[in-house]
Parts: sequence; structure tokens; C-alpha cells
Amino acid sequence: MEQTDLRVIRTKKLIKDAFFSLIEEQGFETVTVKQLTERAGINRGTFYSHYVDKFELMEKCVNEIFEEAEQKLIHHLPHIFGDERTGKSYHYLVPFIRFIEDNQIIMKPLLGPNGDPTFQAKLRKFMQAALFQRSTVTLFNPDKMLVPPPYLVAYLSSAHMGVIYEWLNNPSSEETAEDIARIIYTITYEGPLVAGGVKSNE
Amino acid sequence: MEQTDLRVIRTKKLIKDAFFSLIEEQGFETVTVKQLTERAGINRGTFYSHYVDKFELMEKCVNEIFEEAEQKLIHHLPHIFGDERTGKSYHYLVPFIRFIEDNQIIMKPLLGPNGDPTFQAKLRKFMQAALFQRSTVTLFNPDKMLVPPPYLVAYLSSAHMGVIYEWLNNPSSEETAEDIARIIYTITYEGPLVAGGVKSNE
DNA sequence: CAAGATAATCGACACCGTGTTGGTTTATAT
DNA sequence: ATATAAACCAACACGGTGTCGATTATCTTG
Repeated sequence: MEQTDLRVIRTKKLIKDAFFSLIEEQGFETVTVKQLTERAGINRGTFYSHYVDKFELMEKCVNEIFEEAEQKLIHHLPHIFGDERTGKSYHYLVPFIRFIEDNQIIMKPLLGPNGDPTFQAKLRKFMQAALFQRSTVTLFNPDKMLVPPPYLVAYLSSAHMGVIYEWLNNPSSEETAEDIARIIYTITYEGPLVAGGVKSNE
Repeated sequence: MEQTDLRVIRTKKLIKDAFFSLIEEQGFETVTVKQLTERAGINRGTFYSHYVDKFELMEKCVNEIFEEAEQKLIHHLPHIFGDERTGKSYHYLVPFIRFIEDNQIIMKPLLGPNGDPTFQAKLRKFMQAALFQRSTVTLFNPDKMLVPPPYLVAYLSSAHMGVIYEWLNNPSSEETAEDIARIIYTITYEGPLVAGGVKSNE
């Protein structure tokens, strides 16, 4: 499984770099293998000896990112867990938002209007697993829930994604990852109406 | 601008019907003009005398849907406004959700994993205009807001979309449009934590 | 209803990206 | 230094695209 030959790692890097830069410029859909290999400076046939098509390439890249994310989030897990139980801090969100920020070169185009809805679904699912899976068991109270759990999870995960997307795509935004975490936290924990200044805080 | 010739309205209808059925089956991206015209039972060249490509076709279809929606929502506007000021009812959401339900044959594939992110952005923007634009002026209190308004709007519109998407794509869901409106309303107005049974209602 | 207009059809065309193949050159590992 | 295998190259068939000119069918109007 391990690839040690310098040529293949060099080639694969060239492919991925070209792939990301092209996605950044024009989105995933319109990228062609021809374009990709021309920019990478490799022969078109060489691409096909590594990937069957651009979709597999994308899948591989995405999986790598998610694997890396899983490592990072697992590393932060105790921290998350502690905050989750107290429910008093936005810090549990920071690693996740940092992760997106760190990969924003690839995240931004994938999440944007020319992005890949498959990836968006994957990321939302990943977030649900990372942030809410435990929550629905430990935090939420099944007996007292006013709405069906799947809808609450859908509500929250989509809302989170929406704020992060707004953050990434608003060029004038100067918020840090911590700021965004705090914003999401505030709306979620105080409720949208309180955050909007409609209701006063309890 | 008006087309009266029976042949063209017949042809355009054939094209759109075939288009929708193909999108429903396999998503937008993989649809080819060849497929489309074969299913519609028209000559491929005929397609090109009406639309420059499948993207323009999509754009036209989407615009028509949005125009229709605008009519319907404008018709319900007084109703919306009344509820918005009292803030006591979920009814202001119903027309919007009904609109999506009525067009779910086209909405579902467009919003799903094989859908069109451009369309999703458009729909979110449309919802923001229809539901929150006035709210940010009349309902939300700029002085008391705990977070920047754009992020609150992003939070809410994405959350709404997320619940609706969950509803459309969960085959076992038996909720009506009213149920979904009530669910969204509850989470938004009580706050996610109260809706999740974590905090008690004030 | 007839005549002119216009839409739809048909076949053909060049173009482009895809995915594969067989043979050659070049770089790497040991 | 040599065997191995990766990368290159040219060429191919395939399928979808977009266009064109000529022909046929259908609609609208007088």
C-alpha cells in the first residue's frame, strides 16, 4: 500500500496541486483531466495510471482531508467532552472551525456555488458525528424534546455550516475562528431571538 | 416575447418534462442534451434552437419557479406581515414550505447530493429576502444584537433549509408542511437548547 | 382554404474530452 | 550497473457538442 518511489509521490503531488488550483479558479465540475495534466506538467496517460477519473481523485483528496481532521478532532476530544458536559463554553467548536480554516483553499470552492454538493453533505455528516452524535445521547433530553431529534440535528448542523460558509465567503470578514465559534455558540445557546435582540436574556 | 405557436409551446413542454424526469433520475450534472431530446422525442437540433445549452434551460426553469413563488408569496404577504409583528405564530412559514413541497419533484434532486449548489444558494437568498429581509428591519433590534446580523441571517436561513431538506429526503417522514413549519418555528423561537430539552422554557 | 411563414426534422460535419493501448525513454531502487 | 517500473508519446475509437443547409410538416393570417 505504501508508495516509496519518488516519481509517484512527485507525480501525485503535482496532480493534487494542479487539481486544487484549478478547483479554486473554476470549481470542480468544469475541470477536465486534460487541463489538469497540462497544468501539472505531466502526460495525460500518466493521470489514468493513478486515478480512474477526476471523481476518484476528488474522493481520495476528500478522504485524506477527513482522515486528517479525524486525527485532529480525536486529539482534542477530551477537551470537547469536558465542555460538552458543562455546556458553558464555545471552545468545543474551535478545533472544527480551525480545521476548515486550515483547508479553506480547498473548502471554499467546494462549499461555494460552484462547489460539490456531495462534499457538502459529507462535511455536514462529519460535523454531526463530531459535534452532535454524543450530544444527542449525553446532552439532549429525549423526554423533554419539543421536536423530533433528526430535525434538530439537521437544524443545528446546517446552521453551523451556514455561518462558516458566510464567514469564508465574505471577503470583508475579519473574524477569527474563535470569533465564529463564539457567534455560533451565542446563537445556539441563547437562541436566535435573544441573539437578535428580540427577546431579552431570560 | 409571447410565444403563441402551438409547436413551440408543445416542444418546450416536451423538453422541460424530459428534463425534470431525467434530473429526478440521475441529477442535473449527468444529463446530456442527447438523452434529453431522445426522451422528449424531438430532434437534437431543435433543442439548440430554443436553448444554448442545458445550463440555460436550467436557468430558465428555475427562474420560472421563482417567479411563480414570488407571486404566491406576495399574495400571502399581508398574512406574513401580521404574524411577523406578533411573532406568535408559525404560519408565516407555511406558504414558503408549501411552495417547496409543491415543486418537490424538481426541488428534491436540486437540493440533494447530486443537486446544483447554484440553485441552493439562490433558494437560500430567496428565503432570506422573503422571510428575513423585513425581519432584520422590523423585528430584530440592531442595538441589542449579540452577533453581527449577516451571521444571524446565515444561521437562520441555513437552518431552515436544513430542516426542509431533511424533511424532503427522509422517506419515512410523514410530517405535513404545517408540522415542519411548527418544528422550525419551535427551534427558532424557543431556541435549540429548549427544543432539545436541555434548558427549560424560561 | 390557400399561401406564406416558421418551426421541426434529417444527415452530416468538425471539434473536444475521454479512456485505452503498445511501444519507447527515463528515472529509481538495490 | 542493471533490472524494474514509472513516465512519456502517438494514435485510436467513442461519445457528446454545437452548427449548418436542405427538406418536410405545421401553424397563422388574410
